[in-house]
Amino acid sequence: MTSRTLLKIGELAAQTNVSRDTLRFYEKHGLILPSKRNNAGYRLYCAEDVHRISFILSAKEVGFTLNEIHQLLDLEVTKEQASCEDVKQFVDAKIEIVNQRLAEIKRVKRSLQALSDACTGGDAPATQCTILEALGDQHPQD
Amino acid sequence: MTSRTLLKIGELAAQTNVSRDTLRFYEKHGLILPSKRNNAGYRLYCAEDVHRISFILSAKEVGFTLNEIHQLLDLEVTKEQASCEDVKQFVDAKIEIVNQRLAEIKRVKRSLQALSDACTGGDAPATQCTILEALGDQHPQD
DNA sequence: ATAAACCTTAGACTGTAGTCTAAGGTCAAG
DNA sequence: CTTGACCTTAGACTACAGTCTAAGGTTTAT
Repeated sequence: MTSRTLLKIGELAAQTNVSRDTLRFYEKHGLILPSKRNNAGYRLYCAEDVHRISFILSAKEVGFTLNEIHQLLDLEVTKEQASCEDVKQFVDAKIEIVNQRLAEIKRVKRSLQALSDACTGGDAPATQCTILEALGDQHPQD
Repeated sequence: MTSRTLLKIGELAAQTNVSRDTLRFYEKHGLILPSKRNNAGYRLYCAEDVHRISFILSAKEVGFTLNEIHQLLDLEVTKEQASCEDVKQFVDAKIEIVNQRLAEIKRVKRSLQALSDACTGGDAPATQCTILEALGDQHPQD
């Protein structure tokens, strides 16, 4: 066993829960590159690629586009090559976005929660079961 | 002034920062319906529609599709008509999704933060400026 | 009364993120 | 030595969420 656990595309797909097609699609868009190919041309991925895909999925849920994720992942290329200031600025801007997203998601969660709470009564027909009304109690400072 | 501040589409667009086209698009998909039309066929919106659009935008940022948002907004239709249990179950399921999204976004934020912190040094060429390495310190319990 | 700024519709077009198909090569098991 | 499960490519197709265009009607200001 000379190759320490290189994964074929189907195996990486199984471990990350994305389709083979999607992995090829990500490759086409520069998000991931298999470590090597075997003689038959099969893609061979290393174990860390599982984390790479996992990061892509997380970042996607945050609302970053594949293009933005590409940039984030590409920061590793800049490594040892330029001062870190550019990287830091870029990343800090992304953190800003994440913080905004976080605030927004909390806002929606609170209004969903208010709606759910208003419904706690059980089988009584609630008089004000709407998100907008729940939200109304809830966005005093715009 | 008989109509208490009814908004034409361009006015609603200006107040909510979405385009007229998008407002018509949302209408076509059942997300919003103008209170009435004037003689010329112009859409006339009421003041609360600003909040409706604002909710749609928030929910979109959370990652809900327009279809899901439609369902959330439609919960008001169910009002006074059935026991609130169905509504509550539906909303609680959405809250579950929001919580997951929240966890995911925090995870990404932590790794971006770790990356930014690693870059704090200034102009020194950082030795490990990659998200994946930052993430590596960071997802011990998968 | 006419120009600019607004509104209407239907339908074509765009970008993002896949997903599927066709036509074929590879590998392990029986 | 063939069957089935895997892999390859290129390219067509899809869903979602707009965005834009064309052709025309309305309103407001001069």
